[in-house]
Amino acid sequence: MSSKELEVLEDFITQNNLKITRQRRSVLKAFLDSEEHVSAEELYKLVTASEPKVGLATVYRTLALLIQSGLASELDFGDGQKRYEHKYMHSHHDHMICTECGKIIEFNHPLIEKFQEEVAARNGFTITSHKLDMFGMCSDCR
Amino acid sequence: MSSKELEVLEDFITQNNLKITRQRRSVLKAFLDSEEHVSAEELYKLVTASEPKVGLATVYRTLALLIQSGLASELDFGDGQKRYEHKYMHSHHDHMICTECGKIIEFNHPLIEKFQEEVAARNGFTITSHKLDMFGMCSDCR
DNA sequence: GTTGCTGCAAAGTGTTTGCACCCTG
DNA sequence: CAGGGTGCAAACACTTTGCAGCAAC
Repeated sequence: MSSKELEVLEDFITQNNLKITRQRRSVLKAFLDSEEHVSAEELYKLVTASEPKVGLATVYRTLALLIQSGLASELDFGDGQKRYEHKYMHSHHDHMICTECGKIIEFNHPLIEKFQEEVAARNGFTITSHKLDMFGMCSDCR
Repeated sequence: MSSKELEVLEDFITQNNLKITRQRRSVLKAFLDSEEHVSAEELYKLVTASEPKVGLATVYRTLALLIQSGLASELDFGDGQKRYEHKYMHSHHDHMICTECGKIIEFNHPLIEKFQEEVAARNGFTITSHKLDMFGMCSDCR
């Protein structure tokens, strides 16, 4: 493993006087190998599959690091647990969540973004981030 | 108090063999008097201001009833607690959340909705609900 | 050898549930 | 007076934190 992402993480770590450890590499690796939109628990299972002694707390702590270093971002679909998605080299998009099978389709519609800016401007509001989630049924479940 | 909402709640209650109690009326009243987007804790404080003995559990249980009866809907801005908004006679809208002062501006843009449908259709996805939250700074905080 | 990192368990947060008593219909 | 409703406290699910030992630099 010698990905671009590992470099980003190592840069962030060294720039902040932190340390590169086996656990951090493991969590990053599992995160990169994972589906988009993993939960902490899922990631924990993935990590412990190859590194049984890693604790759940370390997964959470490393996820925080990934978020700070810009490699991951936090999602909340309102189901009681946070999810994490790849952010590096992965541009902004929104989500369609199938409430039947859990499948998540990502999409981006430039005009929707444009009209968002427009509404915001009309209200004197400056957008720093947004999220659009659509819930429903995917083609397989209909 | 003899609002339309009370009627809706009483209809729902009687149609389901449930009972109208002083606590339920209190929670509904506090909910109707509250700001949009109350959290359970906030609502609990409002209720106990006039009815000190009401428990937090009752607030949660009554909120569930309000949701089932169509008077309230649940929101999640990803800050770790759920919020509840008035739904009766209050049509669909999205939110701009000021991350500085917490102010919430509601808006609705028909074209955004239209393009959402369009993207969904293009992916064979049937939308049952959606939410669009924009985070940033309101005019007062800029 | 410092200083930060880890695993573990304990503490926290927001929400839900079990239970004995209470009250509505 | 029967059955649901309530307050209280305990249980929950997810996440964070304190601490003593451990490992990276």
